[in-house]
Amino acid sequence: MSQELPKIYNPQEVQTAAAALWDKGKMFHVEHSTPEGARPYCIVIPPPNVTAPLHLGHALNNTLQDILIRRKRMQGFHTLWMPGTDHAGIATQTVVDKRLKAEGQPALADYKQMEAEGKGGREAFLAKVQAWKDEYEARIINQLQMMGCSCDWERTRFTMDEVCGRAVRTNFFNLFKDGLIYRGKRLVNWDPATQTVLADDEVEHETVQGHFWYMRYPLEQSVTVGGKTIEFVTVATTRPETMLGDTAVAINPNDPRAEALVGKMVRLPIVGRLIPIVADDHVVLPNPESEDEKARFSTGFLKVTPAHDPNDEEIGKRHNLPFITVMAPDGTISNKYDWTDWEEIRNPDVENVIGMDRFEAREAIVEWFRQENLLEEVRDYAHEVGHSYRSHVPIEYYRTDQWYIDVKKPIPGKNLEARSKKQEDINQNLEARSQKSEEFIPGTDISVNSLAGLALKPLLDGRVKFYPERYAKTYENWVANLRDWPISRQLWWGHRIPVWSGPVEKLFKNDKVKDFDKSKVNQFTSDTRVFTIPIKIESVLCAVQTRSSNEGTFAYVCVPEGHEEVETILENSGFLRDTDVLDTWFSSALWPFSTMGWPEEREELKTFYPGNVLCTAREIITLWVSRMVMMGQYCIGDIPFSDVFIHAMIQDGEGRKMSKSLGNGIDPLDIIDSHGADAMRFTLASMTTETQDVRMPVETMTLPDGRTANSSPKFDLGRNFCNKLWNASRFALMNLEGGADILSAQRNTGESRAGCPRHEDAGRMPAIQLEDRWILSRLAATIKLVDEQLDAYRFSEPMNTLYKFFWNELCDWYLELIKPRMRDEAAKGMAQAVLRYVMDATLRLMHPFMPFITEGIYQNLRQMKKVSGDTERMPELPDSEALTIARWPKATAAMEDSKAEKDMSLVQEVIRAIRDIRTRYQKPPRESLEASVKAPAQTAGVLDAQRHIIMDMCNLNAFAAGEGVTRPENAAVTVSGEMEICVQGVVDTAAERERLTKQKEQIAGWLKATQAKLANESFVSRAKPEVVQREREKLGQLQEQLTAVEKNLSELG
RNA sequence: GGGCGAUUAGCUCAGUUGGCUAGAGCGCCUGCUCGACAUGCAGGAGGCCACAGGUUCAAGUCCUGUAUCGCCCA
Repeated sequence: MSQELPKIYNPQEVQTAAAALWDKGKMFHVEHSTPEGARPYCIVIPPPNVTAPLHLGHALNNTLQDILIRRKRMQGFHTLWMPGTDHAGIATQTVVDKRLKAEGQPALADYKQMEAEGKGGREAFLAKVQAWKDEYEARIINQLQMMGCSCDWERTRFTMDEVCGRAVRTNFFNLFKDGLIYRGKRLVNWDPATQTVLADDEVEHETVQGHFWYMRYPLEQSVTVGGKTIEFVTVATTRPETMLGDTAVAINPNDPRAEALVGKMVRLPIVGRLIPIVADDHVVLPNPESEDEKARFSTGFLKVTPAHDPNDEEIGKRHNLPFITVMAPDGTISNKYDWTDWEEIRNPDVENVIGMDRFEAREAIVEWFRQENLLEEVRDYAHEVGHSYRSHVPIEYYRTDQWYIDVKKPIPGKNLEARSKKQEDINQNLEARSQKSEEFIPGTDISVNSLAGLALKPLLDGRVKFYPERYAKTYENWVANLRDWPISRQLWWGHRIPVWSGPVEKLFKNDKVKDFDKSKVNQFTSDTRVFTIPIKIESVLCAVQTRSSNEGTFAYVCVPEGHEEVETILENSGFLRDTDVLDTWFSSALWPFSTMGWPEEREELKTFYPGNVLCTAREIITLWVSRMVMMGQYCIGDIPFSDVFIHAMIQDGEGRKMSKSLGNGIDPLDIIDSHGADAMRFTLASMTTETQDVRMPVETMTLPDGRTANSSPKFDLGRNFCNKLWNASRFALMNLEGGADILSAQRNTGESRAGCPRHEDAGRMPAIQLEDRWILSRLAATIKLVDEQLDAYRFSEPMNTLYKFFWNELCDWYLELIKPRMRDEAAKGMAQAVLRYVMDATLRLMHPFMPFITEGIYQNLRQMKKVSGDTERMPELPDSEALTIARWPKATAAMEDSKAEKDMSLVQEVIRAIRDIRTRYQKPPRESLEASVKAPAQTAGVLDAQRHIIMDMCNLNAFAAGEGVTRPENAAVTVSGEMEICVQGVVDTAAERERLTKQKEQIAGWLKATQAKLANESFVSRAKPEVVQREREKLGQLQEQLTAVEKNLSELG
């Protein structure tokens, strides 16, 4: 193998080679059980949706996880990063439907038609989605690998695969059996575009510029209030089309008109329905002067549409009003869904709007009111409207039957562990439930033993910690205000609900059904709650809930996983399986353990559950984090992770979300093509501070293959760093034993540098030098910092630490300082030993952040002969076949050397001062100069010992340091600390005077401030003693400096 | 309406529990092609820390209020 690195850093080559090495050695794979002495460390990936390829936010998310994982692996933990993808029900179904439409192929609507005709449309459509999933899953896994993610690929899961499916079905059954799942008819958030229910947190609130329409509803009989005759009441609404379903008009009981009007009837326009005026506190009293916008816009009368508005639903319940649904699931006006009085009221006007889309109907109805002179006013009104987070259309409030999880009900049976182990005896279960837990979490209405309680308690106990801490509040607030969670979705892509329903009599009559306690059958008409009844079908324990209606009592039978024979029995007796699927989050909630085979008690589950950290974005805290904690506790009896790290959201340069529609998204693969994966990771990690948004200015770039794509100048930071790392490593490799020693071959032929220490005995290791001790000490400090910072999930800080150490210390100083030694065969031994050691340790420290390039370099470095220069200062770093499984470096006390750091900073100060003077007086770098330093004996001694360095770094032909050094004629001088640094042969007196005067003023300013501070009695008495002491020392130094500057100034004449 | 956050150099951002003269990268200015690197080297300029009060010996940092912007929740 050639030891010289290619001159040009080629990320693609390095990435391919490193990935092949890791893959060949299966280095990311771990066995189920933990080896002796190792502790497990586990992260479960937030599964990306198979809807689309990964974007930059994913790149950030997964880079951070990989950093954590790779470091722990190097630290010797038994480390698992579990990968996988999420089926993302509504999102994926929508996207596939769109693609089919765009391609002119039969789309969802056509398949629904097929299904209705009994032609297997559901299966045919699901095949299309499955094909999409296969394609995108492969793309996503590939993207993760391209980014360098060190997941255990053999364990890759999918939320709808067999293993995860078993977990979903088991959990559904358990919840159902425990009476925590029920069927209820409620007003839900309805997405008319995708035609499914949405949970509260799937609804996005957006401000919409809309209107308030003021519509007159004539009174059946006019009323006189305070001498005025009232013929009609005026209601204001933002959604006029819902008036078709109005079943009352409400007025606040404190309204002066209430007494005369409550109980009177109104003739609803268009529809002709006779509806009452009711008194309800919810109605806002009108007040044109009010601060409250609602009062300003209010007429005092509120139209009440119980079936289409959540507030009206409450009013409807309070006043026992009819619920009239006037829309179809697609948002068109329809008389086919619970329009209960249709036959009584039907007339040409109302028939006219049937079939119209809701927005079309809105216009038609407003126009009707205008024609009839019943439209009093239209006012502009900006208000928040809920939109579907998938289809982005405004949601409707719609009354449907859905499955819910009861999140606040105390869970029967306290022994949560038992639940996951085997099916309990349900009778015992019922008994346990009757002993209701009265224990509430303080300050809430949440039972400790409810699902919400299970989610909240670990946070309050400190078992779950958020980083940054402030996000705990988001979580807490959300859980505390949690409402029952609707889990059914009117979709096809997802886990189909394992419930079969049919008339309860059919169960009674079926001789395969045993142990059915008929007395528990529910007479309720809106919910299936009350009792979950255990039954046996062919000796398989099932659970039944029932609900009554006009048409009789229906039974809902939940069948546990793995009993198709029972499903067949039910279907043969006329029971139908629920056509809906479960909310995606229902399966995502189980992800931390469904991936590990739960409910099976697998070895991996024992080893890796609970995991250590969840790494995600803040929009997911409510949707997902809380539900994982909830279900982890419910199913296994333990939290799924102890730490939650929430990272920033990436926005474009203007602070907008990156999105396809804005065209401001950045594709991680484009960045990997243009800058390399390591550069991308470096930039992303260095942007990760505790802030909640990061901005990334987007620019168009041309890729190597000629395509144009979005990029950001921010990635140049990472690319430049990689380039620097590559080239510094080239330098190191060229100069190490066994390397292509080009420098010494050419240079070591004759001249020896002035002042460079010679080492007579070539056979022995030359003595360690100041710069060696210094860089090792700096390395120790760097290791300590990186460890501290990463332990606290502060990702940008170690990047900064490593950047500074590597570029500003190792490259800018150490490499430059050892160049002369490398040209000297006799002197180079120690420099080589130290250089190799520091490079090795640095690569290890950088590896979690930039895995490919460090691995590529390490594979070359490990070919270099190892020399033990100083075993105390350089504790062994064992060789490894790959950096990815190499040991993480440790800082030892012997590496630390504060004397070396102090001395080195003196040397650096002198070098900087001389360079500064050289530049100011425009002396070209080639021109050799003479310099001297006046300093106290000890300092001068240090400088004198390092004169070879100073002369080399500043291109000097003479250098002297001492107590008695005087400023030579025509010398420029800089006062720095206790040193006066002179460079000779600089003649511009005027410029020198100007410069010194400026310095004098500056020092005088600082001096004055310091004096003022120390003159302040309360500062001296109240500030911490060490602070005061520091100020005193500073005062002395400044005084000396001022004297020195003044003296030099006066000497200029 | 409630909550969270942001506001620091031309741009993008650091700045831990208050404590030396507020930092970095990019950009800008000056000079450098000597065998690691011009994706580089050496040096430099550039800041009323959004605004107004307060606490303190001491405030970019803590408190109150205002303004602008963003996000989350109802």
